[in-house]
Amino acid sequence: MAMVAMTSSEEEMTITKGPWTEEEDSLLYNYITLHGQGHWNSVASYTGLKRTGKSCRLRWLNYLRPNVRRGNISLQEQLLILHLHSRWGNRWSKIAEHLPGRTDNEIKNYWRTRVVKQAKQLKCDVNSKQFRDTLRFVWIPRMVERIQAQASSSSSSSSSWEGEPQTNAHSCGSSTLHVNPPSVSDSYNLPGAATAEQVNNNSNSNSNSSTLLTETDYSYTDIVAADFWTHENISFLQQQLADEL
DNA sequence: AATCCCAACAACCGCCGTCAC
DNA sequence: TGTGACGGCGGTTGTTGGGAT
Repeated sequence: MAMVAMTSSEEEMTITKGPWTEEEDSLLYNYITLHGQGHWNSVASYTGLKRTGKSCRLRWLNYLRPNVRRGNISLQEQLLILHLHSRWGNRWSKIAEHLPGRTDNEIKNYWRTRVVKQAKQLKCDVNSKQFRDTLRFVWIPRMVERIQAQASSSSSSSSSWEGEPQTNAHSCGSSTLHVNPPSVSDSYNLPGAATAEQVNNNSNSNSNSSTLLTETDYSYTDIVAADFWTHENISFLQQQLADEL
């Protein structure tokens, strides 16, 4: 924790930076419990906290607020993040609205540490068509499969991923493969989360953006022809999906 | 055991929109 | 209408813990 002296001539108050202590958390929590959210700049003067209003707000929203979910992001949540990001881009707060208990900060961190990392390892830009296609045609269908497998039965652990033809460079290159990814609403049932239909209704401002999960028939022909689909990249994706997703 | 590296997460910073005056 | 305060958002950076060497 660092103390930063303000240059204000009126008050020689110092601003605390860095990680919050339990005592600070307690002060903030008790204040908001009594007075409610808002008026963040007055929190410091009421509580004696040497934090900025912004810092108090962030601490409350990302940590102290009730019902904040912490821990691993489930497959369903990952799928929803991928889907919503395809619609809205880096509008983390909007995406977070559809993941109850998750904060925009957490979703943003997830995207940067997982998804952007994958893009870097594949040596392509996270916003490139190639990478979007990767998400669209490989990651999401695979995640849907796994979610369905989880939901249907724990005993039926048959995964069609291993040796699946569409991820094999040799078979991909010579034939057209079609997959029919289920809709979002078919593939998961996240309590409190928006269905695909709700998402569509809420995203009328982005009607021309890509709609990952509403297409009914995907062809791999064009994709496998792209230079991006090197044997190394396909193998890498295969491994990543098998190991992590 | 020491150190290095990296992933994950927490927190800060700067910009922008809104609203009251 | 201009302006300043405030809150929200997204980008970025700092910290930390765990695994690898």
